[in-house]
Amino acid sequence: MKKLSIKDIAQKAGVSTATVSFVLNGKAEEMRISDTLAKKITKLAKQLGYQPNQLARGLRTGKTHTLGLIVENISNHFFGNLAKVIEDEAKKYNYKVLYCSTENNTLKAKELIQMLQDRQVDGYIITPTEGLEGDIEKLIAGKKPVVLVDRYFANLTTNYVLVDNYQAVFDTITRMVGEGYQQIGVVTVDLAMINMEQRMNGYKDALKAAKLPFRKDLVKIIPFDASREKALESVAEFLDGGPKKDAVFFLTNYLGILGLECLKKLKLKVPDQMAFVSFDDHDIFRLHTPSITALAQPVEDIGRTAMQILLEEIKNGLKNDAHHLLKGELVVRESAL
Amino acid sequence: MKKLSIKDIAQKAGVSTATVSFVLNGKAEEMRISDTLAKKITKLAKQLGYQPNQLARGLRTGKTHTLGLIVENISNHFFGNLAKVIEDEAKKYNYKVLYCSTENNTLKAKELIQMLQDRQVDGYIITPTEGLEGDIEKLIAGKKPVVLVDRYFANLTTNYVLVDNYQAVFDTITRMVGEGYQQIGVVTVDLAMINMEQRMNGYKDALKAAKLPFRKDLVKIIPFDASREKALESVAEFLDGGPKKDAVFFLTNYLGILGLECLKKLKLKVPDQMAFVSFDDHDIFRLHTPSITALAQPVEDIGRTAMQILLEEIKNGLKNDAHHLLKGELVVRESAL
DNA sequence: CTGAAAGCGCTTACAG
DNA sequence: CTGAAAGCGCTTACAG
Repeated sequence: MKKLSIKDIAQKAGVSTATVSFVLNGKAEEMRISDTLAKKITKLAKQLGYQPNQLARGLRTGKTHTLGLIVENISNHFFGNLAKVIEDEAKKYNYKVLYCSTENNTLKAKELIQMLQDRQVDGYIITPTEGLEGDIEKLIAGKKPVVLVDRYFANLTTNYVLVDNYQAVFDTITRMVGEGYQQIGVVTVDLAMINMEQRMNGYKDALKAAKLPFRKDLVKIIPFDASREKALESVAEFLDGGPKKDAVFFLTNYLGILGLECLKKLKLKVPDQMAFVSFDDHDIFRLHTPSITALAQPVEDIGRTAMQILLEEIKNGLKNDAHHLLKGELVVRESAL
Repeated sequence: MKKLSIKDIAQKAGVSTATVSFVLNGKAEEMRISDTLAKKITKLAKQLGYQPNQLARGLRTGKTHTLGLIVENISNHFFGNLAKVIEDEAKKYNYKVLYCSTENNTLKAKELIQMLQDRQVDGYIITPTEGLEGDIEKLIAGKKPVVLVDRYFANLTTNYVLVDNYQAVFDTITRMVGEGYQQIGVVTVDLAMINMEQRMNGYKDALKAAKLPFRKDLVKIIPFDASREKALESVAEFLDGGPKKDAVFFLTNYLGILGLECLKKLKLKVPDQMAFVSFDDHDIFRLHTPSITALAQPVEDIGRTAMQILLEEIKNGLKNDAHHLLKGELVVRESAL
């Protein structure tokens, strides 16, 4: 079962390895290799089940046909779906994907980038963490195509593609105010990433546009590294006590789900006592009773667009000027609006 | 920004590349290289930020420190979690993971194995599809460590680790019968994979043990490739019409979720009109109203065990005799028991 | 039309 | 104690 190499094929065909390589890489014509010979070699290779060693090829050409995808957590619903889209898209163009999860840990993210570099991936799709600017700059300086997804750095010239967080939240809040909600609470996480900031800004600006005051006591910030129990407790406390709220907006996926758990515990009636909206859609929101109004991200579109940019740059060199803010979709269900 | 190689380090240190390689691979002592020199080289490498090219190393040593993980679908809850566990575990031992999804398509699975082979991965964790026996045999014949997860082939000598499907279902059904349920319906998928067969056998044997008849009209089989709408319709029809059922057991994750959607549409009262149990646990089941009794798989344990076996074989050679059937855990909630 | 040879960046017997 | 050299499996100028 020894893996056979180009040498074996060459020997059996009675030609040099160079000739075999040319034929197998579709350069037979270019190299003016006789048709008969080319056919013979192709047939032989197929017969013997020859498969080129990608490591050797990569070493020689500097191209590995492998992409690196760094997400926050592959087991998270949003990122799992994103990964799937990217995998499918990559497959179409004959690329493979190396995934990894940062868990929003900068150190881990740095290590992952290093690892992907060592493995010579041809391009990167990265969900950055705080403090990753330098590493990303270096990648770009090294002429490696990079596309950031889900978030980006305002002070860094990079490609990025994500949902238009600001507009999505702005529109939703505006609509809620239009429906008569006056005290809209918001639950968010303490990550200093631009996507969360923009969601928060969307909230603030929508209030301002509606001439409603921005009240700090209507904002609950949960630490990203809080334990599940601790986070649950904080959210429950916020929903149950504090100033009166006629609606709550959860600025991210997992907090919304946490919110649902609290509802159950507190026996809060949604939407009668309080309307409920979450960023990111999820099967849970659709199937919950009452079903939950959610701001869905265009995952497919994000993944596909990111891949397009990446492949384009791999082919034609870096540009770093692709900035895509894709439209979110408000899915109205029973819990609000 | 040219990547620097071992040659550059050697030059700057005024030694041969061999010496550098020895030092950097911790063989300084073994090769009796002077402590002073070793330290100098280590320091220099660190200073210059040298990172070995893994492609070259892989080509030379035949080891890539990369593992291949083939799952059904990375965006599926169970497999996403499994992937995360395996990623974390791999990281501990300094391995990277190449994931891919088969979507239960044999042709795709074959291609994926080929791709992973071309990339010279050191070992495989595979969720097999029907008809993959030959490919897996070849891998093993080629001395590559392979661990099957979630399912296996009865007629193939391989390592495998999965939940004890038979026992889990047998125990659950037995318990349900004990609680007085007499007409327990079951919804399953038409995949001829051993895991599904064993779940079905658990159901049949539990009925037999309880001296209840096995009735074909209490079994609904949904084609794996049915569209979402079609599947929904079939399940709804089964829940709503047909013979009277006092309980329904969904033999897999995604069918259980489909079942929940039907409940909503049909306005069925669970558990009053019908008890509801699903294989695989999920946030949805926990948060649903009523909350859903589910048979949870020990995902962490499955992932960890698979990795242990794989690493062991990578280190000490193939054995192919690890057979692990891990215990499932019945999580009793409001919908049944 | 085709072959001999260099080289990608490593590791590892072998020789001294 | 350390270096020169071969070789992993490819691709690609170069020469004829």
